[in-house]
Amino acid sequence: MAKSLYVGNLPWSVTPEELLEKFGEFGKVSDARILKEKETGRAKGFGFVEMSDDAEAVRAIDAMNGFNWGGRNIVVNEARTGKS
DNA sequence: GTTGAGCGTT
Repeated sequence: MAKSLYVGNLPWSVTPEELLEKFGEFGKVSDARILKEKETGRAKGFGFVEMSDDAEAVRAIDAMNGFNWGGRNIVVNEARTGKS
């Protein structure tokens, strides 16, 4: 099954492709996106990663939550949209 | 040339 991951406290310079690549090391990533300001186009500093496998998703969360990325301690969690 | 808690767009 797939699970949505919330990723926050990201540096401004991080890109969706970096998220995909980073989480891709821990499992299969179906999609990765960074939320950005619609008005300015700047990164909001947080995003979402959709992983094809729940176990790998949890594995990535455990591995990446609190991980120091670009000098910032990022936050990784299961997204709220995952509520049944 | 900036900012910093949070849960999204097709």
